Amino acid sequence: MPRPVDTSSAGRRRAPEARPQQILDAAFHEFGERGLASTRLDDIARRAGVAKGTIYLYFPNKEALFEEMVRTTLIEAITVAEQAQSAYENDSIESFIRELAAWWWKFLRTERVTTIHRLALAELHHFPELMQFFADEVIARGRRLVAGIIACGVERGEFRPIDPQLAARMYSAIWLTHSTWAAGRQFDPTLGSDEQLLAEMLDFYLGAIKR
Amino acid sequence: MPRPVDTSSAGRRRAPEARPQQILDAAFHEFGERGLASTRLDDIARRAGVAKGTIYLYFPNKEALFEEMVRTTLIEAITVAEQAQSAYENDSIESFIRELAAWWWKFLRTERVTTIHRLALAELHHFPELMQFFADEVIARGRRLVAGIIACGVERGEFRPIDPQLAARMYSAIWLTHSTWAAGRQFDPTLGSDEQLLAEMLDFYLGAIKR
Amino acid sequence: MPRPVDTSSAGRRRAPEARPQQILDAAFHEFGERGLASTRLDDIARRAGVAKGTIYLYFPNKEALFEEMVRTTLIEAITVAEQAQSAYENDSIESFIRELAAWWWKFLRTERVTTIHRLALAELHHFPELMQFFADEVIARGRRLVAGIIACGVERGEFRPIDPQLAARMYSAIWLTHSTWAAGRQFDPTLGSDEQLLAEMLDFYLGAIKR
Amino acid sequence: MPRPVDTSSAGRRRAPEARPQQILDAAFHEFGERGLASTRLDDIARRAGVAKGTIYLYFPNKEALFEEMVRTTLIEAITVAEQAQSAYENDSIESFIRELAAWWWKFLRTERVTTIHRLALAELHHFPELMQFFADEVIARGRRLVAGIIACGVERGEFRPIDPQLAARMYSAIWLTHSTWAAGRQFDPTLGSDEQLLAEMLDFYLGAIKR
DNA sequence: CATGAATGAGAATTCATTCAT
DNA sequence: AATGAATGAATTCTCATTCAT
Repeated sequence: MPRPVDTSSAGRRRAPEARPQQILDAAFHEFGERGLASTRLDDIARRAGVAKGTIYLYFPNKEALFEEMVRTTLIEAITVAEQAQSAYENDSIESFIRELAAWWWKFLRTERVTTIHRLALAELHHFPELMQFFADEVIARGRRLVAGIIACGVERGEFRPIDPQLAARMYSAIWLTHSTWAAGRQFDPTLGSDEQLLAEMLDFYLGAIKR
Repeated sequence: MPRPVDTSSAGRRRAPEARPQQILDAAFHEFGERGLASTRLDDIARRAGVAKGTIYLYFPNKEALFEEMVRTTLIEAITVAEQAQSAYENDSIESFIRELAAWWWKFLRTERVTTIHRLALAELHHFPELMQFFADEVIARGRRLVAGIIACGVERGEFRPIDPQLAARMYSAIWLTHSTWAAGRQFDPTLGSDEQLLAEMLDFYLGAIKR
Repeated sequence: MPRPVDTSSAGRRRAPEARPQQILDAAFHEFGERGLASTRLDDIARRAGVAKGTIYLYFPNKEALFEEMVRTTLIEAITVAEQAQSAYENDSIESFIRELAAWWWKFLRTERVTTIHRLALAELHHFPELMQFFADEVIARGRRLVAGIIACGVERGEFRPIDPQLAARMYSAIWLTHSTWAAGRQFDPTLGSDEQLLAEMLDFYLGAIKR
Repeated sequence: MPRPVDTSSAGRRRAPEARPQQILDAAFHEFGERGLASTRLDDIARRAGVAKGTIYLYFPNKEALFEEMVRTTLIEAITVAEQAQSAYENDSIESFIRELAAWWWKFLRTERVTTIHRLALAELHHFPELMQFFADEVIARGRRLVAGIIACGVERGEFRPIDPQLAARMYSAIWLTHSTWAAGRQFDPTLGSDEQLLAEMLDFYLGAIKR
């Protein structure tokens, strides 16, 4: 039986309702830095400023913590996608795509998304439902959004008669990969700035689908 | 003429010079299945048909084993790239790109490469020199090869005046991403067969660069 | 006239003076099911319908709770013994022993006593004063009672001149062991019903001491 | 990944085939002293003079260790019973019972058996198959042996026509309980020496079954 | 009185690494 | 060269106990 401990310092009960988020934030940081397997709960606890046991009050185990962390971030991604969709204005399709692409690119280059992207690539593999969730709610949804826009452009005669699904896939492929590369710029000095990359991608992509 | 050696069975003490490769093969299998952290040296030893201690005769530790495993696979990738380059024939550039793309796509869809790709995405992060090696010897080199071909096509007037480096990057982005997706087809049932995907990629890509 | 209080439901804040008993009852149930070490205070609290901290208002720690629980049950045992003693009537000694034995047997087969017996055997070891208390106030006292009766029977010439202390010990040995066995009847299908067992014990025991 | 450790001292590989028994002996001691739940594997390892991990080379977990320990002791008990049976000589039944009882009593008063007896009473509960094993191979078997002897005595007219099974049960009850009590003599100073107790039990028991 | 969130010492279990044989 | 028994640091998860509210 554990012996009583002096816990008089370190004020307890600071904003208890913030605890889960506090822990998730810490987890985000640590997982992002070391990956799932090498991150110790101790580290997360220390960074969150809580005791190790506290984590278990809110998450049944390490993996659940990871899952929740990913889930909330993915949900943020969906939210952004939806806002982008609803911001749709009646302009030329090309200019809309440019706008959307810029938005999306900025989002992808966010630290949080960079982290989650790497984690997802690395570990989502071991979490089939999360993977499915990601595939359905983020990838498919985003693709549907882009496909809708492309279809519209094709209809209007702005773009050549390309399969919108295919075009959407190419869009994802280009943007996602460049995001990864941009995150590891140190390893590839030939890469231009984020703005340049965006311009290049837009150029290439629009060139491929415009009439 | 040297006789081929049977390394398939866990034959003891036969062909001692094959030991390292035997171990690497086993490591490949196990790492590919469980990732770096969750793979136990015991498993690798068992699969390689050697004792755990034997691994340490050839590799100083688990990570070195992983590094070596990745390194040899990457070198295989380079070799393939070089063969592709040397297979260069005096045909139309488009047809050469089609040929190269098919070759490359087939290689990417190889189990070994699928595995290494996933591992690389997941863990290369922790091995900066490996990452650099990968960036320099595989990515850059492959890109140079493609860029050279594109430049040639531009020169000949087959392609529009696009930056060859950029075009090469797009090429990689599209092929690599599709390879990842194709490996997780279960999560995205809208994806066509490998052949269809290849055709679609070629269509899109050539459409973007052809005059 | 005081109104009875409903403590069956987990009613909050009602009948605060019943709190300790409420907790002890819960402890009884949980300790009986899982033993001392594997019972979590959380479980006891939940079953008692109080918060975990509340337990500490009444008991300084888990072991004290266990002690108190055992103590009260043992005291109940003493009380029963005393009632038996005071119920002493001027009949034949044999018939009195039969009556007492039946009473005692019924008490031993009680769930509460079965539980306490198992717990005592298992853990009393670690609580020397409890063990002493048990030895003095239950075993010795019960033995004295039986010895007195036997002595009386010997005096009257009903029984053969046996050492009353010894006879009392044999009495305890037989009844206690059979109680344990009866509690684990599943493991010994040759055992008869409780009534049969009682009859057999009485037969054997009286046969051993009667003239 | 754990760091390498200096293990140059503390000679490894001392009599490797003795390891399991060495560990079991240590487990015996520690479990006997503290019970299953409160015994730490660390303690067992320390007492066995091996590292904690070594235990896991031979036993999958703590409970398996306990089981094996109990099992081997119970098997020892069976062996003793069998030897007793085979030592059966053609003398008077009473003298044989006296001999057997003495033997059995000595065995029961053994430290190893005292320990196992307490443990069994305390924890066997949580190990149904062990309990069944105990019931079948020790209790039932011993009982059968005794019952056979009693039956023989009844046949010969040495004993009164008592049910041999019942008599065997009473025999067990008396001997086992007295063994427990003798082990806790400190709590009951009225108890005589082991020899006295044996004589008393024999007296009482034979008095109950003799003609 | 009562609560229950927070604590952190512990304990079981794992596994990379060593080294006597 | 090869073995595999042995090691023990490291890590996850548990739960008795405390204390601010």
